[in-house]
Amino acid sequence: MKKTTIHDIARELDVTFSTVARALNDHPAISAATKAAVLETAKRLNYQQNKLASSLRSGKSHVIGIIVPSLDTSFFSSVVHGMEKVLNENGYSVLLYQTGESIKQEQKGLGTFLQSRVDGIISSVSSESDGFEFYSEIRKRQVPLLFFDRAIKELEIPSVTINDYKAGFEATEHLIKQGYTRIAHITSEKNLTIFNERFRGYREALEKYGLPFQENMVFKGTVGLELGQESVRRLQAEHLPFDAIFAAEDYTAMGALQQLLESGVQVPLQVGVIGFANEAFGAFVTPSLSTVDQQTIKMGEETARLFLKLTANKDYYGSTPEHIVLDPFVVARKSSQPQRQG
Amino acid sequence: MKKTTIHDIARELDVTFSTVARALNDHPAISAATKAAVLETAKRLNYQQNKLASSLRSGKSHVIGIIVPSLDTSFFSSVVHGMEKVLNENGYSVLLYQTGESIKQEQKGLGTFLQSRVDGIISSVSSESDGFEFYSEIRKRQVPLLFFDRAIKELEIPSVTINDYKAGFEATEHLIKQGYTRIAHITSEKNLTIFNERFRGYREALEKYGLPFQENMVFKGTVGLELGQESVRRLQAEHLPFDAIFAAEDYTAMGALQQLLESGVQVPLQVGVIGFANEAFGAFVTPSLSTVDQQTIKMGEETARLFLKLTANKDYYGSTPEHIVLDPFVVARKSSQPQRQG
DNA sequence: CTGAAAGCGCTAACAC
DNA sequence: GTGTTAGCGCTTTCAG
Repeated sequence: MKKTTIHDIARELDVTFSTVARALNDHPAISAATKAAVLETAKRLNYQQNKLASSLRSGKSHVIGIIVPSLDTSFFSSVVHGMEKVLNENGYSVLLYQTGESIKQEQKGLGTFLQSRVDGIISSVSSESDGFEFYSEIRKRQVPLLFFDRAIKELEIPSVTINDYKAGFEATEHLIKQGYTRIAHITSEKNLTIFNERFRGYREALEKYGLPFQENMVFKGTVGLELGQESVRRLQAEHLPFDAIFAAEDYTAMGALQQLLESGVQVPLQVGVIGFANEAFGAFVTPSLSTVDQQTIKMGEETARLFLKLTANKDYYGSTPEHIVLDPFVVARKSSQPQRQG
Repeated sequence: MKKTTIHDIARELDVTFSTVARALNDHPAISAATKAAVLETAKRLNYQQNKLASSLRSGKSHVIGIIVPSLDTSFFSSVVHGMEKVLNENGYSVLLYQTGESIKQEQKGLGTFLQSRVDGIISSVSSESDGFEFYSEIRKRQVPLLFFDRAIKELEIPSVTINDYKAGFEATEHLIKQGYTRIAHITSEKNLTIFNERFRGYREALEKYGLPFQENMVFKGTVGLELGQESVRRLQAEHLPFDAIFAAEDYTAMGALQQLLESGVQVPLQVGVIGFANEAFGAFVTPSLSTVDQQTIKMGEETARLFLKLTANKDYYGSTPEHIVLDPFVVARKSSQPQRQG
């Protein structure tokens, strides 16, 4: 069964294919009668426009490429959820690419997007130390590019991020206001701005409230359950006095919480814990885990909307790039509020 | 900056563009020397093949469309994660479409995929009562189609699902073997095979062990925390004797668990609870939540691999459709094991 | 081993 | 209001 084209419709109606094309695109200079006839025939013949041909000719694909480290993370899948929804509502399709935090994959993905002639690229970079040239290449080709969550500051590219500094500051401040004074921090060993900024917020909050910052109260590694557990074990083994933990990621906080409870430490009475990301489990564990919400779906929607807004004017790279910074907020639950526990 | 094409490369090297095309595609009948020259020039001119043109001409887009209800669900995002990974490794790009469980969206997505001339469609249907014709349309057009998790049995389409019947049976059997005898079931009101099958497993397990099935021990609604809470409240209000709950979804189980604990019921001592899906939070709550694992990533990978295998032979719809049924397994944690709690 | 030529299905400028 | 024409950038026979 051969696919039907505008030529088939034209033949049926004894008009030229360009008339059909116009009718299908609701061109003003086509009589209502022909339009109706064309539409009817198109439906009857099960016509489906060939977007490849249309895109090739017009230079617009109505596809936008999204690059994320991994969908197996509630943060990114949630953001992509928000983006796809908004983009879809506005007539765009989404090409998806996961990098697995690998620069190689990231470059491959960008290459594929370029070849597919996407109308734009929305990306959360894998690492910020490397891979500059590839993104500047995108820019040179005038393909609209937008960063979300993780941006490359050195490039003049619009972005939607959250204020990780503020988030780190407020998480730490929250602990301090609850009466905790010896606060450890657990973060990623990767050189990512998001983690660096949370860390900076932590330090400055300590400073603001006159608490000493100690290098040996900071633990770095691959974020996750194990890192949290191990960090607590090290704190205990080294007999470092501490009464609170701010982990830059929820699973890490959970690992710390588990290790604390296992070793008989009372949370939040003896030690307070706060995490980061507002993963679903935090509300359900005992004691419930305080955390910082990143407004993932909103971030996805905002990102998509900014993209749509920017691509609406002609030259995407004409004006200074717009940066939207979302405000995260502390979700105070039991793990960090001793007085709420009685 | 005009995009460079094979004509540009051809001009530079004083050969015809078809020679360039062949060299780029590593055609056997091209001398090593020309190939090298072409490759070098291509790199120098920052050439990126135009896939739109290539796909239009060749009839293969190397894009496959994936339809899911929503990415804001750990189940689907995890499955998509697995699929994208495998497809990507095999040279395919992924077009993503979320339906939000709406048939309209689903049809729109399928339409877009058809227009984009995807090389195949992998879908988890929104609802099984409706929307048949659209999928048979895909089939009529000979576009490879594969269902995962939620399939339409009436259509002769390959699929990858899990054995929900067995899952429901084993979850219930697990509770029975732990000594529970009055087991309530909470499930979706939607007419989806996955839920119907879990329900059937529940009933047959009761029967096998000689326990009575009671209609009033089954609660239906929109799965989620609230449904779980409300179901327990109704059980208590109506003074129905019960000592265990099998919820067909983890958040629902969590809601039930919360309501039980809140009303002073001891879990698992007085009432046992088991959920479904192995969401991340289950391992962390107190008592930890027993559940059924669906092997999401494996499902994604298996789905992608089956697709690749099936598209490898010429006529996708030539032979009887292959159905892969994955075996789920019970993850027994504390919420369903009274003797483990002392 | 390379060239010539046709055409995938559409858009859009130019006619009348 | 509709027809004519020229491509978009590539793949793919058919020649030689």
